[in-house]
Amino acid sequence: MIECSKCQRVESIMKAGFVRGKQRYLCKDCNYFFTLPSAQVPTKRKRHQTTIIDIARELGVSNSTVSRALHGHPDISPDTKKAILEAAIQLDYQPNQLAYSLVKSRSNTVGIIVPEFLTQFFPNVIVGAQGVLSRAGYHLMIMQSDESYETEVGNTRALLANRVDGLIVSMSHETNNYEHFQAFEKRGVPVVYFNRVCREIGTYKVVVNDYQGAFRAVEHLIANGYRRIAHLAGPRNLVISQERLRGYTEALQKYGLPVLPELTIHGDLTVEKARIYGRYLLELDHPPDAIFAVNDPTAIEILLLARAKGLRVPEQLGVVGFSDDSIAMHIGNGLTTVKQPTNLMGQTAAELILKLISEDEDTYPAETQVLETELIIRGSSVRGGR
Amino acid sequence: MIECSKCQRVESIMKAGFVRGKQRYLCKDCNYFFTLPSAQVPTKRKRHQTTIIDIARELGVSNSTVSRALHGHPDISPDTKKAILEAAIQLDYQPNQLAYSLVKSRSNTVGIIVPEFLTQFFPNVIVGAQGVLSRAGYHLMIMQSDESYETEVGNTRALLANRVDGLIVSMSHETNNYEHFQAFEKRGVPVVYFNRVCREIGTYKVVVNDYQGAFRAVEHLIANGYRRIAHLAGPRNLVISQERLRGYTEALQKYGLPVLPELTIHGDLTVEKARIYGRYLLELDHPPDAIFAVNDPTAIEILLLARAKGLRVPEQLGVVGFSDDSIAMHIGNGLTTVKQPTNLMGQTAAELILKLISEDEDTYPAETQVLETELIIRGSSVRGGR
DNA sequence: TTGTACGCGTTATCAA
DNA sequence: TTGATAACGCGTACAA
Repeated sequence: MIECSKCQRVESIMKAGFVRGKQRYLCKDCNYFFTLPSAQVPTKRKRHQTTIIDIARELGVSNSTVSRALHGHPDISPDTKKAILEAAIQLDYQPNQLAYSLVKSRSNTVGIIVPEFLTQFFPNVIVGAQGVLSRAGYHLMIMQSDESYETEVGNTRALLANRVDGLIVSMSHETNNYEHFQAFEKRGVPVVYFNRVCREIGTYKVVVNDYQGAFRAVEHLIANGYRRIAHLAGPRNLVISQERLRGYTEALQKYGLPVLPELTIHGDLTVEKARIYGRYLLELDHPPDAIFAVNDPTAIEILLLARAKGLRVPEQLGVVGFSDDSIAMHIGNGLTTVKQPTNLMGQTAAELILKLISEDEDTYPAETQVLETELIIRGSSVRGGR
Repeated sequence: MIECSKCQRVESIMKAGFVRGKQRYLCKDCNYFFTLPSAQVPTKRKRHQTTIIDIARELGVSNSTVSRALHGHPDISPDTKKAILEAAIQLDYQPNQLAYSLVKSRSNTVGIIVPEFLTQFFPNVIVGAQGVLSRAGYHLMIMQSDESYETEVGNTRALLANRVDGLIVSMSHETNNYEHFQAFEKRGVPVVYFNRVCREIGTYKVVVNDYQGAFRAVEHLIANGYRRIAHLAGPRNLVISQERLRGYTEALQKYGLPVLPELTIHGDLTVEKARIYGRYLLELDHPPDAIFAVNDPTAIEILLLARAKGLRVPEQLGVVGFSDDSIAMHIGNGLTTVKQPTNLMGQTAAELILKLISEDEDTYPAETQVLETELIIRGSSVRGGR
């Protein structure tokens, strides 16, 4: 059937893999590999995307020349370059980033893992990071852990397998083990932690000044005459919870108010828990006259509970949240809250990771960038003077 | 300096590239390639991730055997398999997805392009899609076009370069040219359009019944006694705008109300435009008594404008939005709105793309999945009877 | 200025 | 059951 293109024999022909979608043959006699011209090859194995080799063949030059032309290397004659670029367009060439990454061992991609997508906070951070990265020619591979440690580990594995050049991460609230992050650093892939950071690991972090934000929020409540201020806190293992709790505590202390253990309850940042613990607080024999909540969804849940119980805000109950979600402005007479610079946080993390990627050595000094918060005062906490 | 490992000569040695980060040499005499044992190689060119070849060498087997062991191929002895798996763990082996994708010409990744990230809508869709895809072993590469045609084209190019196996997309409102999407179909990469689809292109779409949602919303306003109902519409080129407008128009017609051109204004879905056009409507000599807005942010802007002008909602002005953003429940006495099954939309799109990927041929029938909406009635549109 | 010949890490085919 | 070796698409050191 098939005859050798060199010696014309038929009996010594055997199949020998595929070349660019076409069957390749080997003549055992003359030890000659060959493929048949396309007219003779009806069996199109799989669709083939045009590669630099296709361009090279089209123009009768070598693939290195094509590669040089496409990348604007200096040593190339203007004519061949022009011809190659035209052929590339004409053949609808699209570079294969996978092959590129493989040979350069660099993917031009950074990964980001966030715990959730449903509040405004993380999407805003992502938008900030995205802008900086894409301007620098990097892509962002976004993963969400869904507040699950398991999923987070899976995410890190996927990013590692895809050879991201860097990782930006805010941990799930379940996370107590950090091996999956250390795997990156072990491989020389820089990691920037933001927002949900922990003390045990990480040389590069971007956070807001949670302590000060919380301190000012509680100070503000005190200034507005609230004296029995409760705190709906976050999970104990998160630094943001700890710092906000510290701000709450020290503000009370500064103004000589007692720090009552029964007025601090640790939730898990979900609305469901907020409802349960909020109700508990409001139904105490001696209920608080204000609540400082660890985040806005929690604070909003408190507002709804208060409304359901007929409690007047801010007269009978003051409420302050944390984050300035877009709802905060609109709910009731407005929710007082500690605004975080979300977009800036993403930008900062992205800039930091870019620096770490470009530094060949790990000589970049450890760094924790602390961004400032802003207290946004609205209707939920302002009643007359003291 | 360097002597041939075979003939011990020195003069005929030349460098011949690198093997796994180590200098490789060629002895011109005996035509023998070799590398030096690691002790003799101080120059660690670049950090090296452990590969199947490392495992193979460690155990003295071939890389094919290692590959088979790692992928649970049948033809392998339990002993070697066990040894390989242990070595893999011990050497901290992480598979290289890039190399895998290159050889399989399949990335196990689908791309998704959304116009923005700042309303809840798209993040919700993404969460839905993410769940389905990750359960099927696929990753999601998320890009946002920022409502810019330019950026959208860039996004498609990036996804194409990364050889995604499929694309899920909701178009920017600037998009009027569809070549960048056709590029996918030309390469046999399936595309599923959702939400912001267009009539000119696309065989697979997932949308909600915008027409019916709008129709019911306006019908509801009419039932509540509103007679001069305006519509703050979306960009003319988007099908969602057209369909919602059609629902608005036909509902008015059904109940014998005049369709007044001056009461329909096309915006661009931004809050800024909503404010301008909303103000215009409310300051007409003969202003509307109700406004049906193309989305929730727009509707909320109307509510705020009304509040600023001292207009009572719903008595003097009825308002209905579209989407049921999480704010809608909380603002004022609640915003009546047409709820879209966002999560389901993501799931549906993901399931569809998975089907299209697995079907070898393009034999899958064209399909537009229409999901149903639900009218959520709240305080902004209910005043006594008719 | 251009071409040759690898290597990047993996899978698949075929021979042993 | 295992081992060689081509192939995926591209960049590049070195030779020509």
